[in-house]
Amino acid sequence: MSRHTRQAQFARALIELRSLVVDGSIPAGTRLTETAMAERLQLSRTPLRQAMDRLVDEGLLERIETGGCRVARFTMADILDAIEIRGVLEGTAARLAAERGISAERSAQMGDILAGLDTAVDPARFDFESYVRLNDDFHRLLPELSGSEIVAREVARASRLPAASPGAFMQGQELIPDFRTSLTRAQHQHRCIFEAILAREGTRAEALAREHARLARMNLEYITTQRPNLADRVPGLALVTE
Amino acid sequence: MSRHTRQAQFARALIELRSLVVDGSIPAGTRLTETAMAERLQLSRTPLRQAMDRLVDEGLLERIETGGCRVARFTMADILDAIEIRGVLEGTAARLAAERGISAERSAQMGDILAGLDTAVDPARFDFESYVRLNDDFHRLLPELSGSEIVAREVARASRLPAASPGAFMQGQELIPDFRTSLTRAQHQHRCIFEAILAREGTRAEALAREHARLARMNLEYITTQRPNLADRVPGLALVTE
DNA sequence: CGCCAGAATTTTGTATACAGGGCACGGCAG
DNA sequence: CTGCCGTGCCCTGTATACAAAATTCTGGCG
Repeated sequence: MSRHTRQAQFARALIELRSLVVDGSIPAGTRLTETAMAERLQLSRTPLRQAMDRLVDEGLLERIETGGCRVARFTMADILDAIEIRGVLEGTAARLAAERGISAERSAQMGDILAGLDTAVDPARFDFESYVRLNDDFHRLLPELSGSEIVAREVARASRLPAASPGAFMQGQELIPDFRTSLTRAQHQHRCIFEAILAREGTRAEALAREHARLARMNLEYITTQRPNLADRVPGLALVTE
Repeated sequence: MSRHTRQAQFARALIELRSLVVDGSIPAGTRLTETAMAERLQLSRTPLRQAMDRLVDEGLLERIETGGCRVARFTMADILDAIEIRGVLEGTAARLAAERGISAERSAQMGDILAGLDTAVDPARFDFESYVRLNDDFHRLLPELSGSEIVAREVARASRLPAASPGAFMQGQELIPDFRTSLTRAQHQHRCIFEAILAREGTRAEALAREHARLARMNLEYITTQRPNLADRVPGLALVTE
């Protein structure tokens, strides 16, 4: 395997190890030995160690005092808290965007995304794929509207917490019928958040963005109570023990 | 240098390199070469690289596309945003603590800290050293009151952003006279936050904690406008350009 | 005199070697 | 039979070796 891109082995280690952890291939609590994992992923310990450090930072692994690390365990409360934090930070980004104002260019970008989402949730030409992609775009652009690198980075970081990302519950076609009305509601919230930002209503923008994140909480509760067999479709949910 | 503690070289690399960066010994924008720095700190590239990765994550260094990294540059706006984020997250911790309630044990702990702070700011027996230490304790305990590992971790992370930590402006004895009234005000806010938590007033607790973080902003503005020659006493402020 | 090409050198990314410490297993004593 | 200790294996942390990429320097050409 040659080095076509910068840090190819490290990138591969990070992606593959993260996959193994979030999809439950390696059960929560398992101790990871560097040598065995390096063997399994066909690379040396150096980039693997780097990847493990990173995953510890992301919260997917936890370090053992004596050395090495193990797959982290989460409670449902942890997931809810992670969603709460993402909501709080997205809310802050929305509030700052409203308070400081946004550029015409970004406003136009956001307008396009929202128009696309309107189409995607239109019952006549409902398009789940598009929705997922555009929803992602929305949540990637929103932090940038704050105009702050620092804020954007922290929102992105919070979105990496297990099962806290805006698209975490958008896997699996099986759930489309269940979520269809939820998506319409979500899109309405998208529009309201953007309007509040344009109207310079900081407090309202913040509250709306927080409430929007609660949709993820509702989806989580819906899945675990109504469709428990689909729970392992949500990345990170495999790590939940109680 | 023997390995008495776990990861001794890495810990040393992290501490020493971070010091060099935050106190301005290595100017913002400087490219760091691993070999030179390893030589300078008298250790091998492996633990040094680990430390650099960590500092990139903390935001003190930034990676160069081509490889390696350089000391990050900050604007004053970045520092203010970092303080804002810390305030928002501390506010969330306070709100959750109020909403969920706290244990008698932690309540007692917090009571002790606040009593100590009352003594420290008492004009009769004013004690700056004690204040700094107890203020630190307050800000370490507050996130834990939320009862959430995840929230506590994210608050701690936000406090590591350059010049955003609660004690960032508590260096340097020279400023004691200037800050004396400010400390009294801060302690009053500490008390109010705790009372709001005990009274289960989540919104008020959140707002107060946010406002409390604004004190750091005021201190920053005071130092830069009134005492610019003391600016380099504040860790991280050396990285601010323009 | 400036600019570009190519070689030398530096620097990173990855692999591997090595040493110290922890943990497990087995033997020995009570 | 059970508990404690010793020994050996394995695992981590650190150092170092090596190759590919990048940067710098130099010499030649326009």
